[in-house]
Amino acid sequence: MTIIEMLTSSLKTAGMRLTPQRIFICQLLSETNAHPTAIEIFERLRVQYPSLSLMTVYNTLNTLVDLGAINALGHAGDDNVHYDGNITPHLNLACVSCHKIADIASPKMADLEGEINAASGFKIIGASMLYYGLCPDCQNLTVRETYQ
Amino acid sequence: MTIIEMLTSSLKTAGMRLTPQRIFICQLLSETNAHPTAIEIFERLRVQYPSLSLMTVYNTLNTLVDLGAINALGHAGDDNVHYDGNITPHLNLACVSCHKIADIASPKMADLEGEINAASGFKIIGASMLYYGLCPDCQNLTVRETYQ
DNA sequence: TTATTATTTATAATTATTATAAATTTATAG
DNA sequence: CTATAAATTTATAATAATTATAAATAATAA
Repeated sequence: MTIIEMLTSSLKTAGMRLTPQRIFICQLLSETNAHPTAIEIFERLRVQYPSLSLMTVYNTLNTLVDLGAINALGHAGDDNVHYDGNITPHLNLACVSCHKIADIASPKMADLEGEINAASGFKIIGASMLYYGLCPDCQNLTVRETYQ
Repeated sequence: MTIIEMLTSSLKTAGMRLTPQRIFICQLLSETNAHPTAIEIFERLRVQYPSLSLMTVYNTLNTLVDLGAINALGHAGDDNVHYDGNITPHLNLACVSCHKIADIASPKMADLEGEINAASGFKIIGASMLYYGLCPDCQNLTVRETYQ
């Protein structure tokens, strides 16, 4: 099952209608790995769909988060909530300087989830794993700026 | 070194003054494991320190986050940023029903951090590891509510 | 078709956070 | 010990993300 199928089917399963707006939003979430904010999603989609309202974007994102189909990552140093359409076990790496977020796959995380379940009694719905630091590019910038 | 010593010394090292307000905030962060929001910190401290302003709380928290001395966790299902005075490798478990956040120690996380460093080239400053799901209490509630 | 329901949209309201500048406190120099 | 300078806190206003509400629209069902 592809990511977009997973997103749309989770909406359908929850008894919601597959409107064009919702499909566009799911599509964008499934295609990007840029971890956009609600407003970024709105700005990008309004080009193809000018009548789209920001409220619909928020509603759809909130619904998908509640259903556990996407993740709401925390602030990446820029005070905005970033959304991640990829809920397979992976780690997010946010750069505190340029605010980009990169992914790395982590097979170890699946192990972690089982352990947590056993240790805490929590029924895990999802995870938002955000490491933050300086990406390679910004480390170079900082060094240059500091020592030149 | 205790947590409060770590917090206050990181402020001092950064060249900042240890004002009573900042000490109170560090103290609260070091004593609680409830992952409070900025406003919760403000509400609790203004009882002992009525002239305290919310602005000072935000300034101090932002500074501590920038210094990497505390973590700003993402939203725990309630659209508020929660702060964590404990930056040792551990996992945060947020309940999407009652919004409490529990900790579990995880020795495996230290391994993870080394791996990430090697794989990505990121210089890791900190991590915000937030699993979310239903805590044991809320699982029971849900079952009871559904089937009674 | 007609009635009903869900959804979207537009608008206004809310609220967390930040910006700014005056007032206060703290450190420092004389 | 005072006077000056710098940092910090506070109060106030501004910003901006998010939510609430209700009218307009679209989709479903009888």
